[in-house]
Amino acid sequence: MESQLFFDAIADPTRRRILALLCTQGELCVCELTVALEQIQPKISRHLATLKEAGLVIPRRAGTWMHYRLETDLPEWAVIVLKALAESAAGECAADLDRLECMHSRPERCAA
Amino acid sequence: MESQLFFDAIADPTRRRILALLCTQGELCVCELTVALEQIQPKISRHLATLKEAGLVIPRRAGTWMHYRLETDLPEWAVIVLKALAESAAGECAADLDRLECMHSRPERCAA
DNA sequence: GTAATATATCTGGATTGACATATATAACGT
DNA sequence: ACGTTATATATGTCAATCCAGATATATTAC
Repeated sequence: MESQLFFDAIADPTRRRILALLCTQGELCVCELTVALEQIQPKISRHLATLKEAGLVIPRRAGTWMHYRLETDLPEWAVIVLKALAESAAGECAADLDRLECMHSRPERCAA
Repeated sequence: MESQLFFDAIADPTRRRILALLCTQGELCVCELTVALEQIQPKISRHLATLKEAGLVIPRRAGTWMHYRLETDLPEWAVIVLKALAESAAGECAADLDRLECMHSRPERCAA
């Protein structure tokens, strides 16, 4: 866990919104995140790649869909920061959560 | 407290080293930080200005010297992140602390 | 072939570091 | 008191670099 990669990763607001959603929702696919954040798919995808390289999210392929969830094997300080981050973003991300929950035809989330 | 300013501020490694030192040392002047981090004075001064604009440090003039200390009136999540940050940087900042403690003719730290 | 996702490339803006310079305070001599 | 000098700090500028966003294109699975 390179702490520089970690802090670079959380410096971007889009990535913080993604992390905050993953903190509460457990696992989400790219198309869900594009709806929740109202951002175009390549943008979401590239930020997810950044988060993956930083070791903050784990991808899981399920057919056509790529699901991402938080990495759980993190240093304690990183877990603390992620929790605090999600808390700090709670207000701003309420709308993201709304859009996610209103989304139609969300992919099945069959556990791996 | 703009959370974006906060996360931008802690994205830079030099600023994290400054914050980590301030967390444990309480209050330091610019010249002490230049010795501890082995960085030229304008660089330190600029990063301190960034931290001040982000609301993370408080300046105090004492004669010729400018002392900086952590802002204490911060949202709870920010305090948590700063503590975790200092912990994550403890290893990398050990040398900084050594240089600080070996520094000769450090300015008096008479409380305001 | 089609849908979902990833990546490549380009561009503009922001950030950094280095250097030079400006400002503020203190100490000293006259 | 005034000017000079030294020390500490701040800031302006410039070049180089990095990063985000957008569009287009490639890959993967069905």
